[in-house]
Amino acid sequence: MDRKRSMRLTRFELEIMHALWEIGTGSVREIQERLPEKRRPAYTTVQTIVRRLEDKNAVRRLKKIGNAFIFEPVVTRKSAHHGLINELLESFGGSARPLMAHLAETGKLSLEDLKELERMLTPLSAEAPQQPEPRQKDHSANRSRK
Amino acid sequence: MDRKRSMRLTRFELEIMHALWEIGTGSVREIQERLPEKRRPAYTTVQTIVRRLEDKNAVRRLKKIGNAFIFEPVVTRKSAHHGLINELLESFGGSARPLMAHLAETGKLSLEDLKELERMLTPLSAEAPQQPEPRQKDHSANRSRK
DNA sequence: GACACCCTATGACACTTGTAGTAGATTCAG
DNA sequence: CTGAATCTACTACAAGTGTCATAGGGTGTC
Repeated sequence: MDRKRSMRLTRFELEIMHALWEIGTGSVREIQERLPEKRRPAYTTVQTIVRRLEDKNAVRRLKKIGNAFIFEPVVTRKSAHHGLINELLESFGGSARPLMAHLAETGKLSLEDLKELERMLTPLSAEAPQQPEPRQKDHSANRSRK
Repeated sequence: MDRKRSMRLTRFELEIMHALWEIGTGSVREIQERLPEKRRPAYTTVQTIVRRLEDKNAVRRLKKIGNAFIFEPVVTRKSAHHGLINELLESFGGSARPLMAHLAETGKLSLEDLKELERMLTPLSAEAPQQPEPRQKDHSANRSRK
């Protein structure tokens, strides 16, 4: 069993993962180019982080094109996010309330959002066969399988 | 000027802060004793972290009792939490939705909570605006005619 | 086949974090 | 006053992180 248990990704590793999640699969070069221009680290810096992500089993080599490896994420964006959120919640003593309060205060949360969530939370209560929840946008666009 | 700007507290520093927030003010010894028994670090370890927190201006020496310093938090629990949340949101591309969805999915969020939030978010739509609403840029330029 | 390129594998280094030991100052019980 | 108990100041150090530089191998172009 792979002890993926509570894999901890650093800030920068997470940035790399985000880039990779966005492009689906890609080489170090492609990942680097996806990073914001301002403060874009050197190629080898990205390479190092990718290697460390490999060590952590967060990404893996999918294949080789030319002399470059193509990587693909092993951990999903979702699971990574869940890990982060749970960590955050721990800091809050496990309660989501302060978190929510913050979001509400800073305007990150709209009434619209709340309505939406309520809908998510209430299915088991009544009779209404709620329609299939418009599947949220699929970022992974098309992975150019060239 | 204190460049408190985006002060970054590590996991352990945060734990120490939590202990201090709980007791209000206290000595290193008191802080240490507030930490969960299992995995309670050595006295000097706590001391070191407190010192680093001093360096970061997250706590300060309030006074001395006997030969021990009494510390008090400088950053509030609230502001620390806000910092963490904003960091998390950044990872999410700034949107609170995935975060909320996760909370809802994992049952960390109840309908009760949502109702409460809705109440917070529903602004002064009603009649009695007696809610002090902690500083929020108030566009209504009149009043203060005192 | 010779070169210019791009990629990978390694090595490095400074800083941060978690963890704690020691030495010397202070304080309190007799 | 003396000695024991505490504290604080300093030092140490290994692991984790952010950041690269270098050396050497594979590839494509004339």
